[in-house]
Amino acid sequence: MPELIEVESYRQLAERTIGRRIASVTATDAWFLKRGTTAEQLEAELVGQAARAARRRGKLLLLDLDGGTVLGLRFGMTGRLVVDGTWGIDDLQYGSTRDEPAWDRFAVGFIDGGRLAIRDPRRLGGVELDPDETRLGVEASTVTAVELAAVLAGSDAPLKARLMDQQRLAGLGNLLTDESCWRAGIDPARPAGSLPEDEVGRLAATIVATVADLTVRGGSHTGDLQPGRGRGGSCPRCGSPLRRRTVGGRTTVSCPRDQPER
DNA sequence: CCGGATGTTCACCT
DNA sequence: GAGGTGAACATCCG
Repeated sequence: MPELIEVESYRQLAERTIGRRIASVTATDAWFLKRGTTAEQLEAELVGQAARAARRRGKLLLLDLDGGTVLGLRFGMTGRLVVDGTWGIDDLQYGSTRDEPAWDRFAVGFIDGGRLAIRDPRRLGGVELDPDETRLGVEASTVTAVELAAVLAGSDAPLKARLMDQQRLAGLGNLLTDESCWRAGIDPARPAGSLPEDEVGRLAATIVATVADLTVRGGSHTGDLQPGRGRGGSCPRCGSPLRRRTVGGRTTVSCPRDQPER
């Protein structure tokens, strides 16, 4: 998916739907409806309404409807937002090269004839009414040193696990986390709570800068580390062979020389 | 054929 | 309670 960068692009795309009245809801895939949300509820809460705002929190896209209901959209790894036939960032590395309308797992039609849909081959995303936004932590794209210190404090978990814990820090996924740790020169496997203040500050600034940079470049997959993610890659900075291992349950790429274990 | 891939949730261990 | 692991979802790619 979509990490924060891609969802922000989806949010901007979703702004095109603001003020347009919803005429119909297609929610035939029960698997895609999360946390007790039903097709009947979606029908009842959405039809006749129009979005007043399109917001984003971490990787969650939120449409505030004028009746007060909030529609939450998630994209998993492979979901894409389609509005009136147009994509947001259109370059998902694992998105299929094919494009099957059958992969539309959820859609709303507007009275003007337009349409908003989530097209998701693997069905990893989902839809939820009035999602609990308190389940998401501080926004990664603007995280401060003080905020990050609170996220990491007192934890023995690997740094990477904490950075990807959406309840504490919202928005980073596997690629952005590896890229940020690499740019900051910090080993993602170090215990989160063990980082001294100067490294926490450097990491916070690096995360913000990395998100901004990769946004300009065009997505989470445009990092400097990306070409080396496969086996046999080398560090773009020092040329050392990159290390590939599992940290925090995800495949993790780092430079043993530039990101020392301690 | 097999493994792994920008994610989340849940059950089940330690 | 805190972490860790594996499953589930379904498709593509090497």
